Amino acid sequence: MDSPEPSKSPISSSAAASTSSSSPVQESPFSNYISSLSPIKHDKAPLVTQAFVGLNSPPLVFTSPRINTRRRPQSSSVEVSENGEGDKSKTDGPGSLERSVTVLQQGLITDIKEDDTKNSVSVQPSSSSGCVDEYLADPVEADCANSACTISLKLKQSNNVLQSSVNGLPDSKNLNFDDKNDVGREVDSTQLLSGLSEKGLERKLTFDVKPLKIDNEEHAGQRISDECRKFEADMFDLSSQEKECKNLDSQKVVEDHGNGCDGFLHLPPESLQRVQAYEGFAENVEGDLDVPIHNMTHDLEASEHQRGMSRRCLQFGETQPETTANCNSSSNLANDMVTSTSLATTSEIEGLGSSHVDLSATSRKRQLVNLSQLAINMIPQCHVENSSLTVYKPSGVGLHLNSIVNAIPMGQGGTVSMNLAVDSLGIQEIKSASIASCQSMENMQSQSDAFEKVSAAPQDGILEAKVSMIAGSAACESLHTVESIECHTTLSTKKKLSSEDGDSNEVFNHQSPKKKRQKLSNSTDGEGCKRCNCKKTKCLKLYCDCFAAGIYCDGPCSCQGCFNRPEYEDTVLETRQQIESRNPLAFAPKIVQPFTDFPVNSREDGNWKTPSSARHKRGCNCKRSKCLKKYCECYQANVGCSIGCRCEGCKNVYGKKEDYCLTEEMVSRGGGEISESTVAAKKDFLHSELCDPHYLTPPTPSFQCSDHGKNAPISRLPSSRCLPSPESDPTILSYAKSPRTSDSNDMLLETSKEKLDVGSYCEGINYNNADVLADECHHTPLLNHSSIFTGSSSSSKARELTSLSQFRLGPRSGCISSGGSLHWHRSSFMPMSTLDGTKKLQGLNSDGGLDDILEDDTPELLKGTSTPIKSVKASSPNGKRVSPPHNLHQLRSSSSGPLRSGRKFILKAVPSFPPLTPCIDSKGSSNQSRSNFQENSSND
DNA sequence: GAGTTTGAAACT
DNA sequence: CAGTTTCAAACTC
Repeated sequence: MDSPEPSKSPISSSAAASTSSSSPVQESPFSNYISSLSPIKHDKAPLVTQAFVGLNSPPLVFTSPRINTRRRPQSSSVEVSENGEGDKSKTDGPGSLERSVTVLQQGLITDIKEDDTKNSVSVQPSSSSGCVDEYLADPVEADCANSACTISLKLKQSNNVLQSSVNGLPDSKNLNFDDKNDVGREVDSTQLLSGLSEKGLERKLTFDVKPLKIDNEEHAGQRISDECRKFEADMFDLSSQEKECKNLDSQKVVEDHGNGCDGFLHLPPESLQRVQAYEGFAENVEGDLDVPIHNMTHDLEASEHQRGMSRRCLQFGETQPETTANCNSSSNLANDMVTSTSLATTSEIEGLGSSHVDLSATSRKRQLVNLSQLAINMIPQCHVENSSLTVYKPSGVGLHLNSIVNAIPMGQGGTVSMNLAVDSLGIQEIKSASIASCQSMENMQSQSDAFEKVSAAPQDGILEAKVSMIAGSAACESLHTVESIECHTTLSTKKKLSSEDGDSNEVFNHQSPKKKRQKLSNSTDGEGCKRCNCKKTKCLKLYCDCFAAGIYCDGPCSCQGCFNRPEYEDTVLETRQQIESRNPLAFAPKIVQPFTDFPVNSREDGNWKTPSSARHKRGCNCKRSKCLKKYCECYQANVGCSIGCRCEGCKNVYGKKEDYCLTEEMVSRGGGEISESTVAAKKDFLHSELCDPHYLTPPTPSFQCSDHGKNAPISRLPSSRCLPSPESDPTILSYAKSPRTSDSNDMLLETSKEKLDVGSYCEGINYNNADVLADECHHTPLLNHSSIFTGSSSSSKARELTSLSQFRLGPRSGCISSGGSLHWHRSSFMPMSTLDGTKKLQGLNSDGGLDDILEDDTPELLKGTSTPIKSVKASSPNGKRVSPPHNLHQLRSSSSGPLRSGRKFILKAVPSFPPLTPCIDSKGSSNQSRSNFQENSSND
């Protein structure tokens, strides 16, 4: 593991095993392209892009990426070899390109035929495994290219506009569209379908060649742009088109390099659906949420099962998709190449600036698209004929949400996810997906899996709404999230930037660590990308942030002897598997869901960000930094310390452990086990405030939103979090305690992530409330989920799980439990996006606040939870201060199953709890207590 | 830029 | 499981 063999990947030689190696490759004009090809670089730079597809899902993450055996063994190996040289060949001249093209075409044609036939039939040819793998493989980077391909295919299948192309309008829209989407492959497929092989071939050639040409020339870009434009005019909005175009271009490039044929061929059947969805999504993003969304949702739902399968494969997914397309042998490299190439091509093209229409401009759109895709992927596939088998590629953002999340402003991502989740379970999944996009794809995958069971077929309307929500949110808010996504897809953008100078990777690598750090910090802050500086671990251990985040090292990294590169995918996967075998949660997001974007809650200074409900999975162990420096993982993640933390003298600005514990204690006590006067008082207080009959309902986002600024200090209050505080939730604890398999853990993590996402989302706003809500929410629905988690776990793991489960439970429970959950998401989401949270907060703060929240989207459950949350928050702050943290733990342990309900009830009951804690004291009323709470926290 | 500090990860 | 070592990031000078 530690010393992966550079020789593994054929590419490796070219790619240069170590970081240094990258430079040589880059030198050639293709070097950039190649470098771009490597998903890793891109990913990192862009944030998400590099993320290992599977990484996010802790459990699945390393699942060995499966190559799609089902199709084309041929291309991959050839492609790979070609790829290495392909770039050069491309640069060298059209001749080489033509060769590659022809080869690709051949492969494509054959493949396409099959695919096409399948597609035409509308039956998804892609078998579960193969298809899934493919989709999975695509995850992030692949998403762009693959998405395009898939999209085109889907379009064909869908009979929609695309059909026209099939019918005999190869060139016009269809062809153009295909070209754009899939670049060469799709076109081929379409041609095959339509019987226009020649034209298609030509186009393919043109497209395929383009990438190459693009490198050398701008003409290709122009062509593409032209086609894209046409396509846009015909089919979709510019944004969607542009995205597609980019994707197509990238794909083309990829194909050229690595015989993208396989990838294309594989993708088609399902891809078409996706394409539709994608398109629809894109449209939605722009403002229209239409039919396509429904399809997508259905497809997504249908694919969920597959997804579960695929996720694992995906984990490193980025490569997988391509690999699936490609043959197994060199598939990995080829995949990487393809993905990277696609990205690179896009970037390059953009850098050329000429051709691609608005690639840069489209980046956002793309991001949105990616998000949408992710969401789609996330969406359970309920229906669908087409999608029956279709596996949605996991958006593949391999990056762990943690890294991404951190980087991405929580609010944005969170909002998006929230929106998705709002509608229904299916929606929830979507949310999770969206969230995942923000956080990590893995989470989303896990969520989707978890939700598969639930997989209530999302209503079309709901789905649409979700989609629209997502799109809108993404567009409006989640630029950052989009950016993160872009990182995957639009490495090109970064590359563009970098390309200008040369290879960004090299540049970054050469940069001094400090500079890099600064950049990284900047990037992380803004984008979430991380760069490492590993010297001894070869970036194959968790010491490496990149590796830990599930992303490949890229340009910004200054690591030495890095094996965390696409070229060494196998090694990376193996290493990951090993690590996961030891700790299934090793790659799980460390942070459940931090919301950083919330309006800065400045306590006093205003510097404080609102403490997100998110918490560190394992907690920190700080002893000297007092959790006030980045040494502290909690602090670094902008999340408050929690019970899981073993820190000493915690002064975490985002939330002190003590506060958290107190809040949890409050909750747990409320649960009934711990019947302390304080708890009772709190419960009463909560009760009075919330008045909610529905504790179950997750905390309404509104609360969170509203409270953010103020709550930030409160953030600690775990209760308020979406996540049910582990302590508070006996169920959670039980789960954690209960033995669980690694898989279960993963599942939990994923689910928790989802929940967390949701919760965090809420939390971001009002973590405090969120916690409470989560607890409540979890009580009902969560329990079921928890059962899933059942498994043995070490204490530490259990802790993590519990924490995770808590987070998840909160949101999820809401979702699962009923529409309410969805509503909850929705509400939460809405506030986030709209910033209505402040209003809600106000309302919450005020007695009427609860009502407002309830009025929001939150359905019954939500309302109930929301209110409790409020109360909780108010109480929690007080409670925190009042009760020592250690008590909380005890309470947790003490509290048992009944706690859930108990908590909720307790919370309700606790109206104004007597001033157990000084915080509470300041203001007797719940509202006051809230405000006080915040203030108190600030005081802390 | 070099060196120190810090805490997580890995190892025993 | 606990203690120690290793590691890389964060921080300081």
